[in-house]
Order: sequence, then C-alpha cells, then structure tokens
Amino acid sequence: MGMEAPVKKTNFIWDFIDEDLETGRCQQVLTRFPPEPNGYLHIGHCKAVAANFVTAEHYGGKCNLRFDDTNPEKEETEYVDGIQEDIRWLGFRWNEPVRFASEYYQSCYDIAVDWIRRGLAYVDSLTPEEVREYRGTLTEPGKNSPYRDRTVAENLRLFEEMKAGRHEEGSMILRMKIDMASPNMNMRDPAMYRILFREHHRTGKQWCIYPMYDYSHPIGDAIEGITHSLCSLEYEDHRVLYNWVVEHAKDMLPGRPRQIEFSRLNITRTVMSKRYLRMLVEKGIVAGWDDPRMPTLCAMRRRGYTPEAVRDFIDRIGLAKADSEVDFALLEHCVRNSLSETAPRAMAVLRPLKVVLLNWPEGKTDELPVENHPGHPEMGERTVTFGRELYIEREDFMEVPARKYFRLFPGGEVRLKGAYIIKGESCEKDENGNVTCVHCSVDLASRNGSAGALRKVKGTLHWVSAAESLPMEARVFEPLLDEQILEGEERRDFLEMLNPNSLEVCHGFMEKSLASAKAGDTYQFLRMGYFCKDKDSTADLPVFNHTVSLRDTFSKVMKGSNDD
RNA sequence: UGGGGUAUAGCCAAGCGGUAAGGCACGGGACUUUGACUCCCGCAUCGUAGGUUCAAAUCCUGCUACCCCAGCCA
Repeated sequence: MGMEAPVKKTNFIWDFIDEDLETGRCQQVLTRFPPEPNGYLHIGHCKAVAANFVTAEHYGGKCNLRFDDTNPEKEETEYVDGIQEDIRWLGFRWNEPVRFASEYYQSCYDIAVDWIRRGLAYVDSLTPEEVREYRGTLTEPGKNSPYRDRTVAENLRLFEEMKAGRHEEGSMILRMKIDMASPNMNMRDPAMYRILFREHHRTGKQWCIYPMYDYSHPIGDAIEGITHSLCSLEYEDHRVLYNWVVEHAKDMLPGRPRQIEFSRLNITRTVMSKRYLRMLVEKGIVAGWDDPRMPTLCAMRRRGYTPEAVRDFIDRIGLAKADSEVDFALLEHCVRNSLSETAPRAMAVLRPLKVVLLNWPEGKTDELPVENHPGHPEMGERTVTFGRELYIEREDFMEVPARKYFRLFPGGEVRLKGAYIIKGESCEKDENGNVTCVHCSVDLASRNGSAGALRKVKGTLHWVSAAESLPMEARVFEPLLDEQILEGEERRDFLEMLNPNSLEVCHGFMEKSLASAKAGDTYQFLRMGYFCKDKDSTADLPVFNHTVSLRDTFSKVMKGSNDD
C-alpha cells in the first residue's frame, strides 16, 4: 500500500540477451560487477551494480563480484571489504566466491607468452614519451615502434626478464601487435603489461609486472564464463579490442563473453567522481568516506537512506545509452516513499522558540497519548508530556503574520499536535528585535480526544515540553540552490557542493521517548522531514542526521504572499 | 579534417511503420490534528531539412548539437 504499481520495465540490453538466448549464442546468463578497490561505492556505481545483478536475476542467472585489482598503486583491502558490505546492503547476492583479477595473473602471463610465440605481442623499449609520440593523434595514424619486429626468442627472453624484475619501471612494456594506423586509438598496439615494483594487497611481492585493464578484463570475463559484460559507455571504443583479446585467447579459455555498454549515472548537484571524493577524504575536507555530505553508499546509509529507496531509484531511471543527468528530486522522492510507511513519527523542535501558556497552572503537567504513525495503529502510541512552558519551531510564529499564514501569531489560534489548542497573545523580544518568547493562552477544554478538540483550527504545530524534553543536535544538509552553483570547472562545482555552509547544525529539543532511539533508527519529525540517529551520538547529545525533507509548499506560499 | 556513440516534455524514459506509456518536477482542485501524506485533473507531434509510404518518432538521405577516445589508469 502506498507504493506505485510495479511497471514492467525492459531495456535494450535485455533485447540483445534475448537474441543471444534464442540463437543459442549462450545457454544461460552470467554477468559480473568489477569494481576497482580504490574507494568506496557511490550512488553512481549502483547503476552498474544493478544493471549486472538485476539482469542476471531476470534471466535466472548469477552475477559474479570480481575486484579489478590490476593496479597495486592505489588499491587497498579496506575498500574490498567496504564494497562487499555496500553490495550486501543493497540486497544483492553475488555468485560466491568473491573473485579477484589478481587470481588470474598466471593465466594472463601464460596467454601473453603464447601470444609472443604466435607473434601477437612484443616487448617495446620505447620510453613512455616515445610511446605517446609513436601512437599518433586522433586524426593522424601512428607509426610502428622500432622494437615491433623483435624475434620471438628475444621477446620471450625480455618478457621473462621483465617478470624476473631485471628491468626498471618504465623501461619496457609488453604490447599487443595490432595496427598502429587504426582509426580506433585503442587498437594501436595497446599495452598488456607494465613493470611496477609495488606490493600488491593480495599477491604481495610475487609479481612486478601487472596486466592492463584492456588485457586482463576480457580474460577475467572469459575465465569465469561471463556471458554478458555490462559496462558504461566510455568502454564502447574498447569493445573491438575486447573482442580481439577474447578471440585470440579462445584456445586457452572457455568463455566467449559479450560486452554491452550503457550510459553512466549523473545526478544534479552531485559529483560522481571517485577521484574527487577521494581527494576530499584525503585532504580532510570531509570526515571520511561516510561523511553524511558524501554521495557514497556508506554515507547515505548513515543518513538513513534505505536500500529499497536506492534500488527503487535505480529502477526508475532506466537503462539506456543517452547521456543524462537525473534530477536529485527523484532520489529524494524515492527515499520519502520508502520511509513514509515505516518511519515512526516523533516530535522534535530543531530551532526552538519558547512558548509560555499564561493560563496553565505552574507545575502542572498532562501526559498525552500520541500515535506513532497515523496510518498504522499497530505501531502503537507513546506518551508526551505537556506543560506550561513549551518549545515550538521559530518559523511557526510571526509577530506580524503574512497573508495566508496559518500558524501562530498574536490573536491567532493553532492546534498543538496531539494536545491542546492555543492562542497567541503577545511576545517578548531582545534588543535586536528578535522574538525570544511567545505568550499564549490555552483552551483547557480542547484536550486531544475530548469534544472540545473537535473544532477546526487552521494550523497544527509540533512542539515539545521545555521541562520534559531532551537536548539534541540535528544536522541539516541544506540542498544548494541552483544559482549557488557556478558554471565552470568541475572542481569548483565539486567543492561548492560539499561546502561546509551546506551543513547546518541545529541545537534543538526532542521528546523524551526518543531517548531510546538506536543508531540507524529513522523518524519523521513531522513537517521537518526524516532524521536518522547518528552512529556517533552520545547519550548526552544525541545527533540526528537529516535524511530528506518533506515537500515544502509553505515557503512558496510565503514567497507569493510577500509579492502581493 | 579520424574513429566510436547519442538526440522523444524542465529531468529521466517507453516506443521497433498504424496515428506519442510511465515516473520525477510543475500547475489546479479535494481531503487533512502539521501547508505533509493520500486522491483527482492538467501538462510533447518526437534535434533539423528533405524523401519513401495510404500512413513515419519509427525506413532512407543530408545537416546540426552534444558525449567518449591520443595512461606504462580502470
């Protein structure tokens, strides 16, 4: 209930697979998700994760999880653990065991030797700069390296020496012998192996030559029997090379994988670049990969996003080949949609303003039962304490009401959620003219549940008892307005997105029942939106991270009324 | 002036020769113990110019715009 009817969705990739199944090109479907363990997964990765896992699921097949760890310079075990946790959190189960491209180093080596023997690969001693010069440009063909025609024996010897660590980093590489004049840059004798005297997080010092992506990836796919290798658009030009590698290694490998590309995910006002996210963490601009301002899965989890919401989002954006930038509002919608059914309602005042009820007896309290969820009575109710002094939201009082303002103002009546109806009488102000306290009268006959509570009052406010509530900290992440984002360099956009100003720390008060909230619990603070209890909360000062706001038509009304 | 891709509403996205799905956003209305939620209603001739056809977003041709490729990264 409350969920939209599931729409039968399909996509162009499934059309290809249907065809492969019909023509007998493959009998079952096995996909793979191949992250490089050099950072945590962010929302953008979810599209690739889902594309591979959901496709496999759709065909009753499996999806492998393979860490593409062919570059020891930037990969760490911390990330392989974090990535697995993120994928599990999303609810996907990979085809055990977890694989590593590094497990195939020996196979890659054997195939490389085979290729040298067959004249398909050679050791090049050009310097990196020379390699670049020889490669030509986008519009001019490259030219053959003078080392391209070394004898098989010499290539074999040199490659063996590379492996044995007898040559320096950068002094030589093993390249495929394809076509230096190809209009496709990727086919101009791509590198297969480079020398790197670096300790690998899994193979240690066993190897000092490491295979390149274009070489190891298709081999890994073929070894595992992957039928469909779904990746993003930037690999489109690599497909010919991918097929070339598979074709020439087919006698030594079982599979004939097919690569299909789709467009990657972009979201408005969100940087989807692992490189930049990494920079933020390393420079200490954010507290870590799970800093709530980050677009990583671990950060979203900390803010209370649910895996269902993220999956629903990925499901709704579709899978196609057109470059696109999805509106962040869609993600927020999915989060609200997911949370609205399950998150208990609670009262907390983020930016407090004191209210004194002049006709409420000093010292008297009233214990009021309040439902935990308006749509789900089975979620029970709790008790909130009412008293003479309360806190309401600052924005819920205006000394001079704007047009159509139906919250509290002198002479106006509002209902306090689950309690009584009160009427504004007067207010106190400081030397700067800021309202510091509101004096009200309360309609004693309007207690919730009584006959006197039945009358209509335009506004209803959330509140908390000044004496019985507990202090809390709410971290609100204000979405940046579009106009705040300057056009220009990617870097500037990026830094602005995570500008500390986008984080507002509110010192407010919460109802007592929230004292038992556990880290990860998410509540709807009524109109203020959803908040998730932070993992770093202490009993003294519980911290709630803002998850997502409710739609705010109020601010539009206010804006409109000022124009009158 | 090379190669590979993509163009359907503000943002995504179905559509595969028979007369433009759906979602988000937006606008209007109903309801409401939070101006939320929920519920109704509204919202496109398909980048462009031609051609083929009884019929074109779908086929053909020519333009235009945008994205990716010159790592010993992935």
